[in-house]
Amino acid sequence: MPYKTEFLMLRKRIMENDFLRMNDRQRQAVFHTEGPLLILAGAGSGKTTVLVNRFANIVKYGRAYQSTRVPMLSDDDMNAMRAAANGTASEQEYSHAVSLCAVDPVPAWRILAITFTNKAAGELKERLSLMLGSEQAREAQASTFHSFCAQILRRYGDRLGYSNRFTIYDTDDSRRLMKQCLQTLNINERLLSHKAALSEIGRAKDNLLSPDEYKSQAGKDFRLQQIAKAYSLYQRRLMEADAMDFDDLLYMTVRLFTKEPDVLESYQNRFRYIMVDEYQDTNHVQYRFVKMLSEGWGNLCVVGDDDQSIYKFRGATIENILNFETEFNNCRVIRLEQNYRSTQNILDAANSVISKNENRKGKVLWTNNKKGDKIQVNSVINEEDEGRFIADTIQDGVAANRRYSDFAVLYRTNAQSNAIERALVKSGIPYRIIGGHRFFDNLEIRDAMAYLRLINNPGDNVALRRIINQPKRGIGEATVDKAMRIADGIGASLYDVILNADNYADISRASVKLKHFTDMIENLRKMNQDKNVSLHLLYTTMLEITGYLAMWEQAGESEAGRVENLNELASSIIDYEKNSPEQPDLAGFLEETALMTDIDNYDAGTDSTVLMTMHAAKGLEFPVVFLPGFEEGIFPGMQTILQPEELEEDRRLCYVAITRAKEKLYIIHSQRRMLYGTTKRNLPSRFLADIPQCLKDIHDPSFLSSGISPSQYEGEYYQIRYKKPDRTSTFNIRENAGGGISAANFAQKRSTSTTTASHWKPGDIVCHKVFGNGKILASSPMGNDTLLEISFEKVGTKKIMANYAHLTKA
DNA sequence: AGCAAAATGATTTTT
DNA sequence: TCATTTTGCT
Repeated sequence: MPYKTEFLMLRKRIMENDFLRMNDRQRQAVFHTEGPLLILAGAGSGKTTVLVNRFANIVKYGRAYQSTRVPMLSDDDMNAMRAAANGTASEQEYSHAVSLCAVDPVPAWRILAITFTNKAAGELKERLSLMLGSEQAREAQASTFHSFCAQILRRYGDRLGYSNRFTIYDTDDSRRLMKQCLQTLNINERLLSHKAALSEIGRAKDNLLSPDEYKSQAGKDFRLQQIAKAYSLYQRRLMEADAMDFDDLLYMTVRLFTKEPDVLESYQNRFRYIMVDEYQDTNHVQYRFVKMLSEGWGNLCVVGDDDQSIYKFRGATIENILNFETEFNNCRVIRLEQNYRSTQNILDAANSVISKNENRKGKVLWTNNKKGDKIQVNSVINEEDEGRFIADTIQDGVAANRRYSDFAVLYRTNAQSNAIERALVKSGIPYRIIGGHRFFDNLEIRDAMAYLRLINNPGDNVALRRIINQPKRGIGEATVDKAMRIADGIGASLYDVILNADNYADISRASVKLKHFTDMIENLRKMNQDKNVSLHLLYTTMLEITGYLAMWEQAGESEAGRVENLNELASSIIDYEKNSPEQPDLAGFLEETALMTDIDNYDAGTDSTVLMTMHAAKGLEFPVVFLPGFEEGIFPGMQTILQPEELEEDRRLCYVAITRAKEKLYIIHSQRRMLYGTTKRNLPSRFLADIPQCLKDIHDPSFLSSGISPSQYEGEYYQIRYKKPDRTSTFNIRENAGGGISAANFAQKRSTSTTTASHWKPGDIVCHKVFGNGKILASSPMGNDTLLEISFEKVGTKKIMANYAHLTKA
């Protein structure tokens, strides 16, 4: 045999031996390193294992498996190869053989692995460090979309007009800011809720539309025009506050890449291989981001499962994964369909449910595991009965040698947890609820964080407004609103305005109080500059001198938890100081917490049953799973029943839920259920009917769950049941009685105010509420508004936005 | 400015 | 039903 052929053969054998624990398909995915690759990884098919091994393969062997390149070889070399292939090599020989095999191996820092959660990124790093050693793993760029983008923007954000210490606004901050914007714009929340505005703006950012682009797309549609105005103001205020919201992190990064090709190029060059986890959950910007980055080397590997796409409501588009093959030429597709988790019966049930969906790639899971028990379907009388059934079953299981932690209860909505919790408490079953509200969402923690954010970035208006009167300092909303208007007028931050409150007639009445507040903050800011002051000292001092801690301490026994939480935050600051890889500072701490969630610290260690939503359970597995609330109107939910696309999403969610179970699955539906104060009677879920009879073991005193044909779920029966007019009509009455401005009225109001704005001309003498009389020197249109330069009699020349200054002709 | 009473409106939520 | 937000009043 010519040595070249033998070498190639030996190389394959050595590499394959190195990844023996995987099945054929998994190994194909590991070795296919060049070009675009789509891995369709079914539930429980060892996706993370593949990702980690693929990473290791690239570091160790590079593109060797797909290459026919052969190095110059001596006899000693060939002997080492043979020994390595036969498993008889010494350690030295083996590593020599590996180095002969490798073709362009790549250091870990040239590989990018993107996940959605910190938890997934952490897991990946952990498993990489087991495989490659901690040094290599530390270098690896394994991060979430958001943290990776934040990293890029901290470096190059100045090119978009942000500082390198910009603040990251979370959803709550965004909501507050949007509310303020709508108020400024005089947009009634009834006509455009802050929620609707934000979700529309989120969609705009997802489509890479700037406020101006959005505006020109809006055309004459009144509502869209309102949204365009809100978008442009919202974005302006974010920029003035040196802040970005979650969507901005991606949107701005893609804009940066477009605007500054050298930046894009440097990242393209760096990352020779890119892997994206949970690709079915990506949205449009994320797709663009990944596509741009991968255009350098073209080595993009995405892993996902179209059947587990359950985050459409957050902007995920299943099309990204469905169209991957057509978007990326010469794409290789590998399906991982062998499941290592569940029994055959559970998989069959999952397969039969998901097969009812139209919009999917198609995949059939199989397993070598045994058939196992049938799916147990239980009908109960009400939610109390449901809880009792779960509790009893867990106790029976524990009596038969199961652990509490073997059981999980997965529900559709958080509201369902109450009844179950009560039952578990009654039976003395230890349990934990995952999700719900997070530590960092607690009011007192958010307040404390707002103080820290303000110290870090005094331009952070949202933080400032949050705590300026917390504890009560006699600074009311009216004062803050006035100050905000002044700030808008002169293009300064709210903080700057109250810092010089004396200078503004409108708020001078409160100037002593405001001065007291800013003095406090200024002192804290000085402390923060001082390198000898540790972060936790800054924090505890802040709690002291602001009186924030004292406020809760005086609030009595019922608020003791808040004081505890504030102390807990101190320990997490100390934790950060201990573990921070760099010099710990305030900005670093805020960065870390902004992108952190504490669903991350679910540990399977303690022996308690877990309760969580089906969404939160994605990626987890449990020996025994309960799925309560399998009823029409709950799951699928009322809103989804009439929308085919939504229904498909709920069906995918059902698939995710079923495939969490390893051994035993209980599905429960209740005849009656108390929801939002009224008792409803719901039919069993159509998803139950999707599971073939032969897989079900039905425990049902009545006839209801024993196989209803899908046709019975459509039509009038439901119209009557769910569209009963009581609530709807009262809602209408309420709205009419509410005294809101009619759409026509509202339109008129707006248009008059905007037209007057443009009427101001240089030379006009005007009166400003704050600054008094003055003469307009110049006027220039800016966005939707007009920038006026006015020479005031009392305060000199100021630049003012016409729409926000309440000017009158003098 | 600050409080109590009344109204409102409710999936899911990786960042 | 229940938590949050707006309102109406002092």
